[in-house]
Amino acid sequence: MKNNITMRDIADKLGVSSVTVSKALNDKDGVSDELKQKIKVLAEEMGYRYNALAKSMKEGLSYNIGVIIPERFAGMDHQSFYLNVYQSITRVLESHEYYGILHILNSKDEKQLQLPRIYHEKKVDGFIILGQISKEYIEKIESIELPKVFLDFYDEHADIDSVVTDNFNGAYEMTNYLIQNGHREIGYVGNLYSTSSIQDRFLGYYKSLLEHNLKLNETYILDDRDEHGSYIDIKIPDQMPTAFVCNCDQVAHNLIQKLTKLGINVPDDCSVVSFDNDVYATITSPGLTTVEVDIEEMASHAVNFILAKIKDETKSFGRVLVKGKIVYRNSVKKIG
Amino acid sequence: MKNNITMRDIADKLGVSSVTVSKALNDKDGVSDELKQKIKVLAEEMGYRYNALAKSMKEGLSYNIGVIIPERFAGMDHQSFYLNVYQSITRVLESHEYYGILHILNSKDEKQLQLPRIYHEKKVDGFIILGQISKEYIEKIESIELPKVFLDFYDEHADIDSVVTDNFNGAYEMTNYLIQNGHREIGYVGNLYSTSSIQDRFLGYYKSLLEHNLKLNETYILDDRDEHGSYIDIKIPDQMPTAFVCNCDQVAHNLIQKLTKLGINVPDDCSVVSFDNDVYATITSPGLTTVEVDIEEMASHAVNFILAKIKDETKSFGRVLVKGKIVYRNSVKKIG
DNA sequence: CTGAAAGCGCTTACAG
DNA sequence: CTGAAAGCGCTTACAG
Repeated sequence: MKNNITMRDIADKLGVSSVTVSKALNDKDGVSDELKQKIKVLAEEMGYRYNALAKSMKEGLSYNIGVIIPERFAGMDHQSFYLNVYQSITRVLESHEYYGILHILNSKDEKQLQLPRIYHEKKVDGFIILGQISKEYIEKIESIELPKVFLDFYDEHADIDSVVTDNFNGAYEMTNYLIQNGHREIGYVGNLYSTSSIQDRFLGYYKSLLEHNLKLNETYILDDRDEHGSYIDIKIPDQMPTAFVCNCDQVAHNLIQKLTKLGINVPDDCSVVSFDNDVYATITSPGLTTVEVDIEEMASHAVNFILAKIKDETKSFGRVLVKGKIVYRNSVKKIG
Repeated sequence: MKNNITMRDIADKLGVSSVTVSKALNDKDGVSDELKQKIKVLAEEMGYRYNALAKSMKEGLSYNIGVIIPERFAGMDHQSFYLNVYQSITRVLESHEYYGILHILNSKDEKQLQLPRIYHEKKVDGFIILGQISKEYIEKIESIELPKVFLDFYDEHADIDSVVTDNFNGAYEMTNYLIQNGHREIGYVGNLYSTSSIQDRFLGYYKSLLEHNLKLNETYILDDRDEHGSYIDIKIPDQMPTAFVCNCDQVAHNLIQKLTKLGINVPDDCSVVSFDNDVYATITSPGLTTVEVDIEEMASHAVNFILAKIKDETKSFGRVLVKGKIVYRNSVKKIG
């Protein structure tokens, strides 16, 4: 490091103390405006760069937040939805003079309950966990003393702060919309034993059926993935409903491809709605009517929570739901 | 910070000095094996966590690398190809006890030549710039004294280290492949004035034509995007070639959708090959024969270069090409 | 308004 | 093999 100008260098040139330089550069009281101005100008001239590390040392804060994404959510398979969320997170963090350090949690570490090195090296002041992790890993994470926030999933334990989309309500409104369009035989696509968001979306769908006095027909509930989360070939029932609620856009895409192959046209023969409004929503033909997850809002909540918890560790927010927004396209047909 | 155990705390409990603890924990010479063992056990017991910040301060290194992605490459539009690269980068960095800090460079900052705050705060020891930035911003980046590596693009200035896919060779081999399959009328899709990778791929395609004594037909060169990089409606020529080389999978996808609408079947009426092997390669029907960019290899090079330059600032690598690999699917038909 | 002193938690010579 | 001293670059009381 050659170009290493410190506050002391500036102080020496001006014949003042480094304390005064510190105050001036941080716009704190205790320096005359005149001197402050002089110092700022000289700092600029000398190409001074603030050393955030020193402040960190003093305060015991790294000003970094670790963002943990399980590797199965970070790959191509999931359309990097989570990477887009990560991007929003870093943007919000930056506006608070914080930075994100991404940690992809690989399956081996998850199984062996290995915490990321950024934890062991005190490189971060807290963790945002983005995407469902195993029960055991949740417990491991809980055991550490740093603030943490779960994003896009939650655990039955009430004492962990989490930010999730309002899956229940979104699916409920989606199903209502189908019913408004005359549909009475409505199926659901998603493995109910896979993730909590699939479950919640299912329950929202179910509530809408109940409210409208419609029977839940079990042959209309289709599996979309196996227990490891890998997508499987969707089995189309002999007896078809007039519409499907899919748990996500990618699955809707898979479903529509499958239906098309069987000569079933969407939306003419069968309507389809889904969740996420990711690339699959527009890539699919017809475009999908879907619930858009409010990524910005979720990221913003998660960041605000974690920063509040760093400042005051007694703060607690519980489970916070972020409402989605229906985006209308052409995958639903009015019938009846 | 309550649970703040330091080396000194361990030292005090054992009646030794913190120097000895430091040596023991870092497996350095100068401590008896016996004592070293004792120290390690106690550290574990006390829940000691190493403070990387202190080391950073001492050495003047943050052990972070800034990864700059222009925002236009980070959004949905580009299918987060770069976010996947970022993921590989962080993985390689972690294996070197380094961490990545992602900075999405927004268009305003790029225009105003605003350097990221992580630079001004000495939060990073170097930069990997991922994705083409403006000439002016390149100059700005060049002016800073930290090591930097350009990834997936390069500049005419020879003195900047960069890692890029071998676009020229990939397109050349792809076109050869089409010719082997009997094609003689081959088009190219991509705005030649947009990015250097589109240009290089075009030139590889052109070289293959030249080598096989095939004429370059200008009406077969189709624009895919405007000067801002936004995709445009592709204009299909009246006189069609029998095959197209597309500059990327997404554009191939757009092209195929367009052709399909016009009743032109791929690959029966027209073959298509492309670049990237991203989601669009498998989402498109038929699956695309395409060149896969070796993300791992590129990330690994970029990281190794930047770390080498941090250790020894005189190190220089120039422009390094990483070969891609053809993935064969069903978008090419043998003819003639 | 200005500054001397102490400290954040390590590591690097150097001395014993 | 072990440790006292100094220093990395700031900031926070506190004194003048």
